[in-house]
Amino acid sequence: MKQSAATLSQLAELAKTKNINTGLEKLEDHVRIGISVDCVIFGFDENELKVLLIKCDLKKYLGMWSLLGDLVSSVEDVDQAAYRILQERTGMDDVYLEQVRTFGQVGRHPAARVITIVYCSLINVQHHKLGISDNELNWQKVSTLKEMAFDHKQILDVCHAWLQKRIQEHPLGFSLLPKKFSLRELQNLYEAILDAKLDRRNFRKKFFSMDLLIDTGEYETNVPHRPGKLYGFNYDKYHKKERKKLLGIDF
Amino acid sequence: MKQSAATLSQLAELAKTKNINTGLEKLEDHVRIGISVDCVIFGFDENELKVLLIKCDLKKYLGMWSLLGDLVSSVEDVDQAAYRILQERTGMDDVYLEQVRTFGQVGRHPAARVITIVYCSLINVQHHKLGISDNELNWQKVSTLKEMAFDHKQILDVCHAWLQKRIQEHPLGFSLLPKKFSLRELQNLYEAILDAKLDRRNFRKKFFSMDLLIDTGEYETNVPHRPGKLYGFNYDKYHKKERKKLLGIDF
DNA sequence: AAAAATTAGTTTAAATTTCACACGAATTGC
DNA sequence: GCAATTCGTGTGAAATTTAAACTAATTTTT
Repeated sequence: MKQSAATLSQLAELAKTKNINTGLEKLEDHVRIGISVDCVIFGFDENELKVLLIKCDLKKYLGMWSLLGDLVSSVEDVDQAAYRILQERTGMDDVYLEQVRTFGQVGRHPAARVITIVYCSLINVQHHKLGISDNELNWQKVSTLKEMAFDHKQILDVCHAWLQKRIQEHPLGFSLLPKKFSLRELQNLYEAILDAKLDRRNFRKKFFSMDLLIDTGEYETNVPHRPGKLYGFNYDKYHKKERKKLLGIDF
Repeated sequence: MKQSAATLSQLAELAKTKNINTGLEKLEDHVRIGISVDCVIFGFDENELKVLLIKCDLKKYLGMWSLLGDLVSSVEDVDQAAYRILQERTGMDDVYLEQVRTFGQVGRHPAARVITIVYCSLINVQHHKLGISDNELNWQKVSTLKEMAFDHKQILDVCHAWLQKRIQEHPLGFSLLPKKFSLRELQNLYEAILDAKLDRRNFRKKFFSMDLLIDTGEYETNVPHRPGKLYGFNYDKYHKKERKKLLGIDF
């Protein structure tokens, strides 16, 4: 499971040494491209946006943080490969996952030509803690990450920007929170992702007017101040709501 | 140049019969994935949104319309491959091109496992006419296209939706128009892409307020009505304009 | 038990943006 | 010169966004 990087190196060396000869130039050439999937798995903890990473064991990037990825098998859909990685690494099912972009520069992997298809996932960190615990896996703060293996920092930046935009158009944020959450938590989440302060009253009004929150009747406990109401997210209502928006030409 | 589909079939058959044996299960498996790039090239002509297509010569989809694509070579960036296809097919340089999504379902190509990375391009149809003329190549109306080869209709739909959204956030439309254009033409373009009527005065106000149009001082000629002013697009200004927009949470 | 600190939650007013809408001017074709 | 067509412009109503002041609930401190 943790082999993906190693396998990739093997793959590259093998391809070089064996020099697979098929008699068909194009095939030989073509065959040397590896396809992988990388997952940028976001979480939200301690009021910070985090991303699930693993230490790289490839010499060149030894010890640096790397996204979770693997090669795509010839008999699995790319979407499925992404989902497989997500499940293997988090032990979680039924999570948000969406393709973001493919990175295909020639030199991006030092050992072989590898094109990678990148997915973003948003998960609830608490649920993950109950799942598999692998001490190579780690949640890292997005805001302070500097260097990463391969082109993974660039990929992370693209995904973060993607998330910032996406979360303002679709209520994805709920995937990052517990089933029941206070409005304060929701706002903290938005502020962490967008890296900006939002007005509490307007934020509140906005979300109530969307009518996607379910009042659970419960309240926060063990908070050193007036407890806020806990809400759930109305997935049904959201899915039924067609996107009727139109025509806001808006550069 | 037109060989891509045929080569792909050959590739598949060869891979099956030769059963390349490397001694490494994963490599053997992996080797069977082909990588292609497909370009959805949009144009605007006769007040209709069009897309540049080619007749498919693969048995299964014989005569059906297909996007322009080719295999990615192991020594070229994916972005470069897309650009190469665009140049080979249109003879044009310096055109708008952007990656949209990767399609990686197992059964999407009948002859082999092929993952395709899809790009959108917007070009000026007039310029293209002056370039290469290939009578297999054809501009087709996006609005009336029904069936296409492979999963290309699905891909086109995704790209059309992508364009509709993108054009409301960024002034891409100008790539589809001549260097000098009237506001009427610009509005017709938006209406064609969005498939909606827009208010002329508000449209006009919107674009002037963005301050991205250059008044050329020239006017339309040979129109059977009062001629409109011709404008150019201020690319410099657009590129300098950072996207300062923020915080319109807006599902 | 009273005071201080902290956050929840509500209402209102101002500023801005969006949207619908009508009429005189320029040109061509007849 | 008259009909047909499109160009070009301004205004007010409605909706949305933004900013802001106050009360309420709870915990901690004194």
